[in-house]
Amino acid sequence: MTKVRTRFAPSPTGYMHIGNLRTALYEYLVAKKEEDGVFILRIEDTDQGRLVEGATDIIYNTLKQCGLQHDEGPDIGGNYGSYVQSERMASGIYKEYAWKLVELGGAHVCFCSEEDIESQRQLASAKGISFKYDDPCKNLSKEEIDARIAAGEKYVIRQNINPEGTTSFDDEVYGTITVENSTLDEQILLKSDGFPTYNFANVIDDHMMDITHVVRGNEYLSSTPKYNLLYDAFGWRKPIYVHCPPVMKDEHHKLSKRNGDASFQDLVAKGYLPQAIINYIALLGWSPETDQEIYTLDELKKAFNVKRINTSGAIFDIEKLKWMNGMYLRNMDIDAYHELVLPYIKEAVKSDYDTKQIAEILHQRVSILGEINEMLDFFDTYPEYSNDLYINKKMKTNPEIALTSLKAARETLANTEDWSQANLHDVLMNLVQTLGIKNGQLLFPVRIALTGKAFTPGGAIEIAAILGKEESLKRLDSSIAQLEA
RNA sequence: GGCUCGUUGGUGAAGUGGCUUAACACAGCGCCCUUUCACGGCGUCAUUCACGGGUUCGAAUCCCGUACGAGUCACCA
Repeated sequence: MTKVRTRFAPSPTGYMHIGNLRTALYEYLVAKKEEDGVFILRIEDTDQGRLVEGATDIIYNTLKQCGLQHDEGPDIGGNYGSYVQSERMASGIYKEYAWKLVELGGAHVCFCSEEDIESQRQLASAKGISFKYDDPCKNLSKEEIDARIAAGEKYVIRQNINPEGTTSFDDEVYGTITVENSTLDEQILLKSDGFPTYNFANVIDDHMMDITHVVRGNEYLSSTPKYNLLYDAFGWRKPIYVHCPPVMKDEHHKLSKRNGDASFQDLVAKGYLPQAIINYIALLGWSPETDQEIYTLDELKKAFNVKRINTSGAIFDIEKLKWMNGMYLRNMDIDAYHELVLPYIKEAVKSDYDTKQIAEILHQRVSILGEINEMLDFFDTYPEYSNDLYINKKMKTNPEIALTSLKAARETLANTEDWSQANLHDVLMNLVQTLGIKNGQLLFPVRIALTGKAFTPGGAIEIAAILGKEESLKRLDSSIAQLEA
């Protein structure tokens, strides 16, 4: 049994989008499901016009953040280098293989002009008939070809496809797919500038790198027969294909960078955790055998199975990701959580409060780190608020009750020295007893008075403990004055 | 237009001929818990699997057709 080898082959053209990341994930999982599987990173940078500065680093960083560590790649090397397509091209391998294919009868030289073919194509499409180029150069003699090339004429190398019969292949996800050879285009393999086309370079690279499983989007489903014909012409072993359904933005559109749809880094910037994103997208288009939904990468390696990849597109649902992210956040131990949210707390709260205590009140309430700033705004800025906030039917409070409760609380708290949360709890609960009212009739107004907000992370006692005695009393006084006015 | 693929609830989906009067999860709704919001708990949410035929004692599951959707048909990747 040969080792499983998969490859992630992105073009460094900007941010990493979700569909791309999911493909990388599946490629990683297919390899890592096996003990000795190898996951390779290959950079496809032959389209110089589309290159974006720094994009390669984004790819490295994203894989690192997600834990999808590759075993071979431009940055770490390996026995199948180079792992950068432009460098491979410089060595002339594609041209070499293209000519080899001509010798083997799998391709031919073509001198036809691009404009000429294009106009024929336009004509056909105007008439509404399907177009397939029937290349007259196929009949050129070897002598003529040599002479024209020697004369400096531009040429391309085109694949030869026998229009008789059918070609089929077995896809791990979609099953057996068969197409009529007559519908297959004799695609260009080597361009007139000597560069390989993507399709050709892919086949050559995958073969040279011993890729055993090709995992990619299902947009390649219909061109796969052409790839296979190439492998056959060379006499090479074909890889196992795993075509994945698309990740959709809505019913009709794929998630794409063009539409400004969220990229991995956008999500991270908003406060989603890489592990949660990975966990969520694993479930977009694949389902495990059990009901388990929360998976570590290691658990995913064990549970993953290409046979359970779906065939229809899956809509990316940010709501479910949000829930899952919240699960990850809530399941963290408090120290790790504190460390994680510290930058967000520091950003939201400049005053000198205990960040550990703030982290504690946030812990079970935050789904996305980006929400933190707004949740904590009342610490630095005591907002203007309406006395209507004191009206709460369920708590049985209103401004009148609030005024009484606040005055009593203010007096009691003024005499309280031990400002620990535990003691504040005891003191205020005793006060509830003494006053003979419901918990909410005291604590609800106090919380509003301390924060000026209808919704806050944490209740009256927790917030009072964080604010400290001086600030708490100040806010109570201000609220009492507002109620008496 | 040709070819390829797809179609289970608002979303992700389980389901591969009887255990399904369709699991689980998110969202929604309702209730409970509760010092707000959240968290947590409970309940509810497809009599029906795009539609129409057929096979079968029996179909979401097999076959055929129709509709709709997506992908692909570049000297782009």
